[in-house]
Amino acid sequence: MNRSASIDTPDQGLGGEGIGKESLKGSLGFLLRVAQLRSFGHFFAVMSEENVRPGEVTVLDLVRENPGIRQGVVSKTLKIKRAQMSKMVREMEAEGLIARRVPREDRRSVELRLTPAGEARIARIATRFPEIEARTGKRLTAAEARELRRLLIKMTGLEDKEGE
Amino acid sequence: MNRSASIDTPDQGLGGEGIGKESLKGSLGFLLRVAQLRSFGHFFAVMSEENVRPGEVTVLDLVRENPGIRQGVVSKTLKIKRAQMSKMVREMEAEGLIARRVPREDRRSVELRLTPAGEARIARIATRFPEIEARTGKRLTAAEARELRRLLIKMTGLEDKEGE
DNA sequence: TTAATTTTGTCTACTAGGAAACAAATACCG
DNA sequence: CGGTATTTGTTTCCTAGTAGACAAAATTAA
Repeated sequence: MNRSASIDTPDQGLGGEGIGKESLKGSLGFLLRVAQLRSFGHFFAVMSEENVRPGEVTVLDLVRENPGIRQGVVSKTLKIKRAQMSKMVREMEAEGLIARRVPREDRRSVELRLTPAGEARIARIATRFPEIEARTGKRLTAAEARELRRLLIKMTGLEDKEGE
Repeated sequence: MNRSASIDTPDQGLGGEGIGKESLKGSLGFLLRVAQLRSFGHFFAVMSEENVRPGEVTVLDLVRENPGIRQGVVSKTLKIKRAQMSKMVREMEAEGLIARRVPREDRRSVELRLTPAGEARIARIATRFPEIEARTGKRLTAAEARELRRLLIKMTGLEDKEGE
């Protein structure tokens, strides 16, 4: 096990699980992290059942809603860096879920569209979105969930500008 | 550049940045993700200035507040998996920031304490926490920030049980 | 006590994601 | 027009984090 720590006499090291005061622990940033992890946990669990990767699903969903969307716009919208998006799109193309097309009017860019297989997959998975949403907000009343959504939108400034 | 996509005629692919309707994009999960990314961005920016890694800082902060805390408790509290915590602690010990000690009464576990160097580092960095917190909540009124905190705590169930 | 189970931490892959350097195409500016 | 700057996507390398198997110690059951 390769434990190099010293073995020593006790020392009132809190035996139980109790935690003392807080500082970062009570910060908004930490709470957001915990909330996001919990929410993602639900999402991930369902996507595992469906044998798909979470990231793929968000891309499929956005491309479905916006056929021909440029790859960079997907990237900005979903807050995924271009490098990562590039990899994902390559894999999804290889899986036959997505089609890339370089438009004549701007040959740097790439337009994305779903293949029929992609359409089928996202359609199947999308039926489970409400379930995930419900699980995420299950401890809140409807009014509270609405207020939480409003505060998050305000906090992030998402109302004003779409892309960063 | 190795572009294998077909080059073809236009096709009303939305040239602008505009996005259509929403589905996952308006979900609570996505909003939480965006909010968390923004918050983490502030945290990360400051930690970069201070030349420390964000993960380390959260551990230092928690150990400072709870000297002798067991590694697994840190892990549960910060929602970091044990494997990752194991690596972080090893590195932080190598950096001389943290001391590990195996208590006699449970020789599986490891108690963590800060070294003087660790104390010094977290003390310096902690002075910047309020700044980060302020930046995270800068678009909200004080009342809204308080309400957001309340809703996140309720949503995650953090009030009841510390662990899990 | 002995045997099975659980807890605790570690190790070895593997995945997701980010940063920086790059190339190609386009936009801007003189 | 010609040259510079910007945008867009890709590639390579690196870090953070996860999953799963494992070992050792402690706990529970028989």
